[in-house]
Amino acid sequence: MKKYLSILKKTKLFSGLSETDISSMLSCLDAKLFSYKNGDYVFRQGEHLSNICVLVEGKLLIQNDDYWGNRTIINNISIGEMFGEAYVAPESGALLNDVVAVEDSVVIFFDFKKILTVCSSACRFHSMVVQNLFFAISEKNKKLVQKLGHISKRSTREKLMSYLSEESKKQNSLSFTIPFNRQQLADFLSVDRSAMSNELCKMRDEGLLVFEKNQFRLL
Amino acid sequence: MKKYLSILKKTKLFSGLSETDISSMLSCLDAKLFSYKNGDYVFRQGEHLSNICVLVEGKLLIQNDDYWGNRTIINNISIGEMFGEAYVAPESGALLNDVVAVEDSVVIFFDFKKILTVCSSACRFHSMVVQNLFFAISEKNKKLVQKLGHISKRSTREKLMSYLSEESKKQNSLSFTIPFNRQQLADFLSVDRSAMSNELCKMRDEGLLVFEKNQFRLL
DNA sequence: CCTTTTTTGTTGTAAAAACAACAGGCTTGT
DNA sequence: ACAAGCCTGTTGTTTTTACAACAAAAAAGG
Repeated sequence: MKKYLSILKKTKLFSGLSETDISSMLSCLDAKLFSYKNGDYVFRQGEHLSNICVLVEGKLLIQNDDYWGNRTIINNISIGEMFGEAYVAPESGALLNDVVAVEDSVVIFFDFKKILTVCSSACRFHSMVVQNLFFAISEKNKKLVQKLGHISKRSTREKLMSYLSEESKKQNSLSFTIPFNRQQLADFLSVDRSAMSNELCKMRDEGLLVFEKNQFRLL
Repeated sequence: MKKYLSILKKTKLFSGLSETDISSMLSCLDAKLFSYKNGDYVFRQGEHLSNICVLVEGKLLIQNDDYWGNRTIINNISIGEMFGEAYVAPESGALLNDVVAVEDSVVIFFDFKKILTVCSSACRFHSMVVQNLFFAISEKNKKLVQKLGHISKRSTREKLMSYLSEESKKQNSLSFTIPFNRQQLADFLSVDRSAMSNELCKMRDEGLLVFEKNQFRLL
């Protein structure tokens, strides 16, 4: 476990804590380490989770197979990322996706009850972890709501307007840089790249905005 | 504040606690009550939040105006619902939406720091609230991810397959009831009702499934 | 029981998006 | 400097969706 302290230190969960702090908390949080070979399932659809997990080595895929056999990649988890936190609530039911290792991987499990219930020995940094966890999940929440706001628009143009407006608000300026290239933006908005590129140029020609590469300005 | 104890008791935040328990915690959580007239803004775009809010009377709308003036209803908040919890993280930045009262409304604000930091006087039920808060937000998170999974599919048919598969998994049976009528389902999946209805019937004719009203069976 | 309203399915048309294929420009690495 | 590989824009075609309008069935209300 010691081996991965430097990685844990960089995670959102332990943000602001030193390696020594983290080390002293591991037992208090009932941390357990599991290894997986490339191709192994970390979790299977139908399982019930009661752990918050952090990937410290390798790479995972969260994927979903529907009844007719269509497979979708929901997300890929890189080193330092947390997962499973959305499934620990008792009413949350069984996991609906599979989590698969696509490289030899190592995951650390934390008992979420232990995290939430500040221990009687009152380890100093425990409440910090609670806050970190809360911030992380609430941040995720915010991002999801925003993305949903864009994607649920009917037309490509509306999706673009929604996204670009928001980016402009976030950066508090009509000129702003987006963190995507065209293909990534199209994927994010769930549209075809070329169609989106086309629409973007139409919007430019209509005088709604100007752009150059990933630098945009609303007019 | 007393007046609203019966409502607070039914919220997710205070689930499992009695009115007396809640009453004894209110000061510890630094609860504050605010009233709004129909049309008043509870929050405006650009503000920074540090409270978790619960609506105890009236009705609110979370709405978003983009740069070009298009207004979107993001959500409507009914009595007993919690909001604002996605914006309390320090890095979360300014609120990007407006929250408006569409009836005369009353909102109770809780200091999120007070919630997360279990008080030294160690009120017995505090850690229960922390857990409730965490469950509520993680549940929201889960729902958002799932919805996003459906909506981000390109075609109406794929959206339907994704949604129906999941509902089947959730209810652990190929026969299941959905909690929507056609219009609601179309809104949820962000497609046109008649087009969706059409697609649904095509799928039935192709032998993928059968349905009657909101009862479905996958084949 | 009858009327009214709501929900659902159906059809045709117009609009939009996906898709495919390609060209020019910009990067990167040798 | 050159070649190879990406990224972006552009165009034409095909497929899909939205939209509008309507009919039938079901539900609600008196």
